[in-house]
Amino acid sequence: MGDMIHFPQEEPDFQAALSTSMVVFGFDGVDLKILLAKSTRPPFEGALFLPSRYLKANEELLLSAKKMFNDLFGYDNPSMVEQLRAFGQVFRHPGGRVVNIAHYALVNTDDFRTEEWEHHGMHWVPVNEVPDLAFDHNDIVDYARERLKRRVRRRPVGFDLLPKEFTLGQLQNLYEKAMRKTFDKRNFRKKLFKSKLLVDLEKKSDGSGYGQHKGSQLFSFNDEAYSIMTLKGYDFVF
Amino acid sequence: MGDMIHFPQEEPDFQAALSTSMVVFGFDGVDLKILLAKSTRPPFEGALFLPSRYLKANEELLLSAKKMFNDLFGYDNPSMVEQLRAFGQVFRHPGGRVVNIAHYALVNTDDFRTEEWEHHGMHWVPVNEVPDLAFDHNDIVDYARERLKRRVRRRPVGFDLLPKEFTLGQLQNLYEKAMRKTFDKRNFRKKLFKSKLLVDLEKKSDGSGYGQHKGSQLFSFNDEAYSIMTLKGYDFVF
DNA sequence: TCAAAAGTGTTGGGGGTACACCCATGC
DNA sequence: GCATGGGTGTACCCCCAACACTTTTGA
Repeated sequence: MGDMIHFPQEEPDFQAALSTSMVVFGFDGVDLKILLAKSTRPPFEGALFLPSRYLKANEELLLSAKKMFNDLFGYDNPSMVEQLRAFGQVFRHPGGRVVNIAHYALVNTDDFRTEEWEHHGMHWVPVNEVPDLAFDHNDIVDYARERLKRRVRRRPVGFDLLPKEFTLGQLQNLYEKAMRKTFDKRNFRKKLFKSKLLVDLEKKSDGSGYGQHKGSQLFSFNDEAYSIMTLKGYDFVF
Repeated sequence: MGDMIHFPQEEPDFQAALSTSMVVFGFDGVDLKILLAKSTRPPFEGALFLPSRYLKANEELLLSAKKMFNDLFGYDNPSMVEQLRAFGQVFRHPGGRVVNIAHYALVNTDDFRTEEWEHHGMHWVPVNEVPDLAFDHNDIVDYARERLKRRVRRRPVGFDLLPKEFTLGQLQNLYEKAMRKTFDKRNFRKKLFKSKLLVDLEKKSDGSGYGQHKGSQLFSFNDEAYSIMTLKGYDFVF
């Protein structure tokens, strides 16, 4: 009652801990997946959860998430790590209050340092097959999927997810998985071509890329158009 | 390096404090405003900032924000208090780390308990005239305005902001202020009428409501259509 | 030979956008 | 009478949505 107006004078309660979890969306050419960790030691052996860490009291929120991204993937991805929001309701740690500042990122699954992390139980799981996770991490995943859906609608997203050279089948497949609906092939192509986002590489896939049909046309993104549309946004209405 | 995969075993650092600030958008019939507090005592005398409070270690994030809303307005508004995100970069408290979980809310300015709060320096300021604020509160306001813009685009928002009976001029004015662009009067009306959101009250304003032109038609919202569109969303494309 | 994906055009309808004038009110 | 806002209809054009068949490849 009236507490808040004393804000600058009032004393904060320095007893909470901060953690950050990351929903890493990865595309392998066919499926949209997220990265999960599995605890391999007691007392939480077998528990699945999002890649997470506790923050030191002096760590920046976003920088900490980007550092975690770099640990996992070995490179920086300045644009595609974003905060989702704070989750503080469900997780109760016996030692006290923990608030989780969740983030998400988009990658191509090939970029994951599999060999370095797999013995820690890190692995990809298709977004439609995410099992029960520890803490409130299922809520975080759900929230991230909604955010991704909205993002796909307003900005191009393929650049970080697809291989450098991709087919229209892969692109449509990615959009359908992210937006959880199907599109008419002809209308999808028409819209993409009109957007000037795609560069026709004038060669055909040899079928070696996962999810690529041999003989289908290869494309890459027009960096300039992609940047502009990332900044200005657009409407991908279907 | 590899910290995050020990998450369940690792020890949290219980040294951070949590605060919550609220961007309260209010409409008075003409202007879209936000509520600011002014510190009236040293050592921060004169500093302007968002209504804020520190959280106790056992308080829920959203409930705490809703409680603050109730303190300010004297009623509960379950649907229109939402979390924005966590802000942790700028504010440095001498006592340690503080992370601010910001929220926003929509109200009609008439609902504000002015008499109870004005001697604490609480007052409305038009969104276009927000001065420099303490801490990183300007960042929070900017973020909230972007969120409001997106929300107006996808869901009806007038219900919480407008008086029970309002004119189309007021409604259009509100949408223009929130979305920071102007609309063609005839097209705006056509779109709203088509949406079935409006109920023609079949009476005209006597000009006593602030921002109401005498003689213009009064409307209210169709509760049912409003609820459905709040749940399902739509596209307000202009 | 069979299944799966690639590739390709047209049509109709709905809706976004642009645009101008008269009336009512208050000062 | 002058300024401000209220109220009203039409025409164009773009783009979304629906729709089917042939070809290539691999199993």
